[in-house]
Amino acid sequence: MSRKTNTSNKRKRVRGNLVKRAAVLKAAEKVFAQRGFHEATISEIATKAGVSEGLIYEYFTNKEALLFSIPGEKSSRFREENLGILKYVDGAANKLKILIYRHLELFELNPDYANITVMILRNNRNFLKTDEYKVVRSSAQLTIDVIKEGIENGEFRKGIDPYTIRSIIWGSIDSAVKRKFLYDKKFDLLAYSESFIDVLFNGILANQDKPNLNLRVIVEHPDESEISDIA
Amino acid sequence: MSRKTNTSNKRKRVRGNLVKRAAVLKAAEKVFAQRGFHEATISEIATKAGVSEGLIYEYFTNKEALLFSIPGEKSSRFREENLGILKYVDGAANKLKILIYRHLELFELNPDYANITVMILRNNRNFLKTDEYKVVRSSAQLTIDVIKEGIENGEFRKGIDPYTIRSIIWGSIDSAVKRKFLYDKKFDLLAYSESFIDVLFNGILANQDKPNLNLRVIVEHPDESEISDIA
Amino acid sequence: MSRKTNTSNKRKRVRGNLVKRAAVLKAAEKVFAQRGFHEATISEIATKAGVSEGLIYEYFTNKEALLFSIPGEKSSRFREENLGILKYVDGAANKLKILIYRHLELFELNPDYANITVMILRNNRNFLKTDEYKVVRSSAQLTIDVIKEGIENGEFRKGIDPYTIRSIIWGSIDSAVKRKFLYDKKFDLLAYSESFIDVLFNGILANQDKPNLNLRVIVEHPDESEISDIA
Amino acid sequence: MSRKTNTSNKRKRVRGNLVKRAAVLKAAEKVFAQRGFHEATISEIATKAGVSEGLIYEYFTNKEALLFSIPGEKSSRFREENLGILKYVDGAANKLKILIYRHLELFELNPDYANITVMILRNNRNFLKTDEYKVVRSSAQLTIDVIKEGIENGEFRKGIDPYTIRSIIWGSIDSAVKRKFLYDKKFDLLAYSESFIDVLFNGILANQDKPNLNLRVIVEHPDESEISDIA
DNA sequence: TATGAATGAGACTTCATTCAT
DNA sequence: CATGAATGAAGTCTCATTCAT
Repeated sequence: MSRKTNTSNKRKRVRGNLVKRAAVLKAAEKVFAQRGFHEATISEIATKAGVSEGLIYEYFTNKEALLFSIPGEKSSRFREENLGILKYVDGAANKLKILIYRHLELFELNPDYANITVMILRNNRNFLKTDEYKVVRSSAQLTIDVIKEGIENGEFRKGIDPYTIRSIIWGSIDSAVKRKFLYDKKFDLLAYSESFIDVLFNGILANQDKPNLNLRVIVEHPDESEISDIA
Repeated sequence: MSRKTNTSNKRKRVRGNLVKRAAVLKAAEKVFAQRGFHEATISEIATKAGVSEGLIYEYFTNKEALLFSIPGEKSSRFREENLGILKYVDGAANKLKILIYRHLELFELNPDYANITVMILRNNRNFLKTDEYKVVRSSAQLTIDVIKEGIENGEFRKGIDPYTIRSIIWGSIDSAVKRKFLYDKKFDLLAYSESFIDVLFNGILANQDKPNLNLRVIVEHPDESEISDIA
Repeated sequence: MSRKTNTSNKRKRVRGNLVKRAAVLKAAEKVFAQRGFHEATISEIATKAGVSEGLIYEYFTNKEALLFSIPGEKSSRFREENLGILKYVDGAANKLKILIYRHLELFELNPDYANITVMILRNNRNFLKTDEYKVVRSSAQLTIDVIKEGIENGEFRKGIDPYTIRSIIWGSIDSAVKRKFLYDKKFDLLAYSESFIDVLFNGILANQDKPNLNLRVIVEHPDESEISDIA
Repeated sequence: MSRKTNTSNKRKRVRGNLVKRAAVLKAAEKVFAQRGFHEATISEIATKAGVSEGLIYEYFTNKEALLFSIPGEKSSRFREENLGILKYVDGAANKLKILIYRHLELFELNPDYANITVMILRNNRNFLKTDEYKVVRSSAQLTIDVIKEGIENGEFRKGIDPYTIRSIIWGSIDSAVKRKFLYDKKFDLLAYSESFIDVLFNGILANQDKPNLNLRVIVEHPDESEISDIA
């Protein structure tokens, strides 16, 4: 960061030319996604935005602040839409499926946004201190709430830890996105959502052991430890 | 100029002082983990290794090559040990559990290595071209093989996609590791492995949709907690 | 790393402050001439130009490009002036004399330029790929054309090879310039031009084979010293 | 030069393994010719010579001293052979032709030597302070002596300046050699010698103007300056 | 004698950031 | 509001030269 001492007594133009500000953000999104944070240059962003380098610093404190501003309203709009949708959905399982689907859809529809989120922001400690990050937090909280709801109403198993679940969900999604970008794969995130949801909801173990289990339990009085091994 | 054009006249210490080379790698691991790739400086690595900056370039082509050399034998030893262990394990489920556990244990025991792997290498396209990466690939292949084995022998459900599973496993682990580093959490990866394996194997859904199970409950009066363990 | 990989995101001041650009070129000319290419440092050039090191790279891609930019308009102006002058000169011999004289005069009047041209650029393969070099080529072609003209109109001997002649001319001039710089001689290039032209035009052999000349000497009793002056 | 302070209290191994010393020189000749002085590395020379880098500094003070040692006995042997040959040759013209031919032959037969001499040493002021350079000087003196001899015995024209002649000869040869190396031309230096000698000896002017000159002088008492213009 | 590991000075180059206009 | 020229800190990397072994 700070090549020069960042005196930080900025004005942070609140009004200003909103159009140009948006152009800068759009250009930045493209360039950061294409090059990564360190490889991206303000110069290229300025050129692509049709704006001078200096002007960028009227709108954003520095390069990192510009990066952090990219998720912006996209994130919060995403969250609000989710809230709106969930109101009309019954059942935690359905809600969770929708959240997952929406998440993947968001990334599928906004590849640059996905790239920046997953490849850059997700590795940046400073982002955690940001206001932008709060939106992410609340989106995450939403997921937690849904999971808890499912546990409480019996849709989901009692023992599971909501935070583990969320970590799995987000981690898996990130992993899929990363694969898509690193390998330049024409990876269909939406298609992925189905098989992912299937595994998340049902696990990978085959069910044939469940009827057997009944039998076995009845006839053989199986040793408990064996069972837990299988599980 | 001539600093750049580097047709062929390199030196590249072939044998050299293995001790110092190791010291450099160790220092690099620490510094890269602490600062990230771009924020780390050769100067700091050299100082920490008790070595001149120049010497680093006797052992490693450049900063990135140094980074890529860090996983080194740790990765391949890890993989070989896994192979050795799996030979004595029966059942794909058991094997997969072990792989997951070992993976998390590796990261728990080697936080710097984990940091570099998850936070840096996982985002670097150039790493994919590396020989080091081949080891990662083969470790990944091992996981795929085990999953396929489980599907074939009926332990795992027929419909699941091995690659989806692996993506979930690695993504979830990465996600956990990331949380640990980003939030400076004293996050116990090993503890996490249990709840993660539970979800991965059994899913999150409660068993109301599995009539067989109900039957069993009726007949045997099984303890609920046990069921949730199994499911 | 990223310092090297320089895919496309350059800035390269197109217009910029022409005054400073010129100052850099002037300083570079002095420093390169004084120290040679490798011994010259950007730092010294920047200081002498009253400019920061960084700014130099706004105007010139790198050190070598800066070097190659020095001949610049001096070379092309020189060539154009030559073309202008030659239009008013009759006879290939006269034209060739003028070209030689002008060449030496150019070097006499611009010692740093001469130094760089003869001592540095003339040994640099990369310079041959330059646009600047094209000007040199066309100046060289001009010489060839004049020589050919002289052969065709009978002023010059039939058998001579224009390229040999040009090679002699340029080589001799370079050699003289080199002597001047290597020995720090107050060598008068213009004075040299006379004796060089004499030899080039008349050769070194005495005129025993040219009876006519003898005749002149006999009839007019010319003062010996005068003759040698003329010759 | 001097990367490190050159304490210069060397032993300069006079005896030592002459074979290895020669191997170093041979390798240096190749590498310097191929890469140029600054682009050549001691490391590559050492490798090519089958010797350690350190050993090179037992034989030669530093990189530049190594460079300066390359001409070595080749130059002095060349000069001595010339002396031997000239003894059996009558006439300064013949002698000069032989010197020119021999010079070009030397370069034709020893391209690396030629390259180093013309492209590197000829631009290096420090070389002038060398003992090796004295051999060059005396070779040059030989040429001067022959030219003077020719002037005195009437073979060459009275007015010509021996130093101008020598400058032309050496400059032209250098120019031819340079062309050969810069353009990678399969330039036949020996063939060049013929046309060069022709021009040097006979000049380029056609002879028809000589009778005219006589006439004009006799009849018109021409103004001296005009004559010199023509000549 | 010979090695080659180690040094370290220093060169080039990049680019975020500022500020005069 | 806007520009973009200018800065300068900082970083990577090279390689001649030394010296302990």
